[in-house]
Amino acid sequence: MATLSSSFDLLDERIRRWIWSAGWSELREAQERAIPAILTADHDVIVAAATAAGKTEAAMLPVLTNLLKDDDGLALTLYISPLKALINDQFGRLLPLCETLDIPVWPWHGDISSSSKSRFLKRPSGVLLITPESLEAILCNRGFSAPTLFAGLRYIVVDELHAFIGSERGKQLQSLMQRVELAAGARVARIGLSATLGDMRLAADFLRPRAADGVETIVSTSEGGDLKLLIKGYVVLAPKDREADDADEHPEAEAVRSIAGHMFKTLKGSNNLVFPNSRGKVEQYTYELQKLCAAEGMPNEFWPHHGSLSRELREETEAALKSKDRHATAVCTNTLELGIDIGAVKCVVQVGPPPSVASLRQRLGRSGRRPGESSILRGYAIEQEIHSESDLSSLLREDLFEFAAMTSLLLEGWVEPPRPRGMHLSTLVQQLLSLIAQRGGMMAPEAYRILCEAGPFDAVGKADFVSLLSHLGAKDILMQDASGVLLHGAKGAPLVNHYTFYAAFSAEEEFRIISGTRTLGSVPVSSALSVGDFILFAARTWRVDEVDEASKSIYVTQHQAGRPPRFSNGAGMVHDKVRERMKKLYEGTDDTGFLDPAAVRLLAEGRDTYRRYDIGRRPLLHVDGRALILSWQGDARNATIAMLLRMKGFSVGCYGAILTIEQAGAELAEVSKALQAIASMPLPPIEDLLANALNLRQEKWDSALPENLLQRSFASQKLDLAGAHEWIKSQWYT
DNA sequence: GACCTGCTGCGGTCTG
Repeated sequence: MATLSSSFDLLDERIRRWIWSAGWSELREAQERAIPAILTADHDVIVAAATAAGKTEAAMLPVLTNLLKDDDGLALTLYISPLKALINDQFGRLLPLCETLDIPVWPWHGDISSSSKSRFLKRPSGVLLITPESLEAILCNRGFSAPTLFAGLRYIVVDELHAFIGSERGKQLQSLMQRVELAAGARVARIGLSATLGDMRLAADFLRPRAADGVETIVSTSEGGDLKLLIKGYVVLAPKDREADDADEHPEAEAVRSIAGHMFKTLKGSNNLVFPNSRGKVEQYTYELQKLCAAEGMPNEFWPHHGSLSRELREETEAALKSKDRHATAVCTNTLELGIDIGAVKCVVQVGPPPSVASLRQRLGRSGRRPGESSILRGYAIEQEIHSESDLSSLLREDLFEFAAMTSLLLEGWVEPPRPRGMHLSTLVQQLLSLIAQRGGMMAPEAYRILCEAGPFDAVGKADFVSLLSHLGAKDILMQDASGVLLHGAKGAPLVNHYTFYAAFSAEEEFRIISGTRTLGSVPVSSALSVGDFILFAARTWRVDEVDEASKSIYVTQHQAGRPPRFSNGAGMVHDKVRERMKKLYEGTDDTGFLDPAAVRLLAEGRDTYRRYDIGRRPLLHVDGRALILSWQGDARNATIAMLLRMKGFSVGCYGAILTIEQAGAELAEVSKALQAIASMPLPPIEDLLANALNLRQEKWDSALPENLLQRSFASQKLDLAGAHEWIKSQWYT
């Protein structure tokens, strides 16, 4: 094996033999560099590559080599994954190798039998593949044995690190790593497997807060083949222009049909992924594409995949993608964005602008993964036919510009950096309750030290922590015994002792949709279906026959028509840099090189509107009797500008790039005066800014927070006060 | 007009 390198020689002899028998001719570049870095287990490492290829092996081959050096066979590695499906995948891949090495591998999540779990607990060694929620449960319920369980811990490997950063689950994960290390009584090497992010320093700071300098970052430079890219422009009739002659037909049905027709021609006979950005659209496109297959008398090639479909139906789609003897295209939401293995995909289709550049990049990484193949992205930019009542957003062709801006940033290699600061008080409440369960009680100063001073909640000061504790005490969630030990209160104990406690994020209650004996999936309670409704679900149309409130079940039978149910849920936020790039595109003259002729026409129309309204020079303008603000700042800043104006008595709507002053006839002079006043005053305190704001309680334990901490936690995660103020000053400071 | 993810322990009964 002459081509194998010095890194190869560092691996255990049994692993080298396994690699040899698997027929690998060489190690990939990321593996070469990761092996010596990880082998010593004396520092943290991030392995970053755009595609999943070889990342797991890059981490696990040196990890296993290290475990084999252990004489008493008690060494342990934690592998933490965001998805159960990924754990099952990895288990299947690791098992054959680990069996030859006599290293036990333990999958551990909600679907794993308790007998397998108790076998691990008897002899906690080898590789434990686990979700953050299951790890939370272990610490919470087996706190006293945690030091024994983790005594042999050598590594904590976090897969899909980027998927955790910035979210409630990410904060929880950071806290869990800290608590596991404390239980083990030693600093443990943390290994992060990540997509390449623009600023890897932020990922390093996430993996080891306050000591990012010690994290070695290995970014794969061999990013594979080239990228083929085309965005097609599509002009469709505005829904209001259509004859409303078919009550069962969903709005935009015609647009979906015409785009589905084009997709069908370009995608049939190959494997592809289509991302239309919402579950409702997944249903519509899959339905139309399946009808086209049937009309041609060919077997179906189009399958739906989203989070509300039952596990069984999603697995059917995954099996179709993996199958070697037929072609399959999945129409999906970001359920197929993360790393479960779905085989080779020829082309990725993005319908409408993606939620973020990072997401577009991740989606694109799903195609062209075979050597010599290029990644192919086909985009559809959909705009409405202009009519007398078209709004400014349509006239500006806003979606096309957003799509083009994100694409051009992608081509430059830029992706949104994660938003790492933020108080995350909801998750702090969970971690505090869980830590108390783990230790059977806890003194307040120690809890503060573990979670905030030495832990991940370092944006929370001592005074805030104390006021949080006293509020939790007043709400009977916490209590203090005579010696000052913190314990669960009358309201806190049942919270912690329920299985829903372990997840850091909240989820809406749902109804199951059942046809005969088969569960098709679920819809949120808020979407309230009633008997006689016609729905489109799992790419078929149904009539609702019965709604059983008690068992939260909706019974359906096949019907000829229907429209998708409403799945309300928030989406991501557009970054400042994307809006900045949109502005640049409006002011530019070139065709970008990735737009088809129809899209180039839309580009020209948007630029024409931009010039006609003189938007480049005037961020504040009057259109059809309404005052509008176009700041070209991201959603966090726009939301903050809106809040600041609301303080001055305006009611402001925030849709995409455009802020709308809702008061009909509001004079520009009035708005301008208010903005001038904001520019010349210091930033108002958050309690004033959010005094009248509703719906701030969005995260799981927000209801346990006192008002002022809730407001500050919300602002730290969702607003950009300094940035918004800077922008207003740059325009209105005199 | 709008994504995704996850979940214990215990006591009961039945089967090999």
